[in-house]
Amino acid sequence: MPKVSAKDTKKSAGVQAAAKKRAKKDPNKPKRALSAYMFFVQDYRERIKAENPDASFGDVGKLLGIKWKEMSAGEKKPYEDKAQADKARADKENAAYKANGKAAKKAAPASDSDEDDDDE
DNA sequence: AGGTTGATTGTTTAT
DNA sequence: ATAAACAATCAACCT
Repeated sequence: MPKVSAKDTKKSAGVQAAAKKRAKKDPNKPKRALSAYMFFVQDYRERIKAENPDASFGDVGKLLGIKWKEMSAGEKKPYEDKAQADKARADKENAAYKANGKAAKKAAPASDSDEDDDDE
């Protein structure tokens, strides 16, 4: 388990909270895979709204997290499964990313490939 | 090689 | 369209 630096390399480690909307460094990342939470929300968002029709953005968000924590491993299982499924899908994108976007910046061999790309 | 850190994912509603 | 909280994750980068 990646424990927080015993010394103090940096402070807050692991808890970025709402640390998004950040500038990406890599040219074109295949957008990693979604987390089990993402799938959980996609299915629960409507339920949360159903039980909290007047819940605001922050309220619903918090409720989602609380519910998620209350979820049993069995309940999260299907969500984790989807997360893994997306992971597999992301893996494919990742392969393409490394194949044509990482270092190689040459035109991909478009002739006898089974893959089909129309743009570019 | 191991650990840390940042970037990313999707949703909500309101401005 | 974006803002932040919610939890996960993981790939890259540094020591």
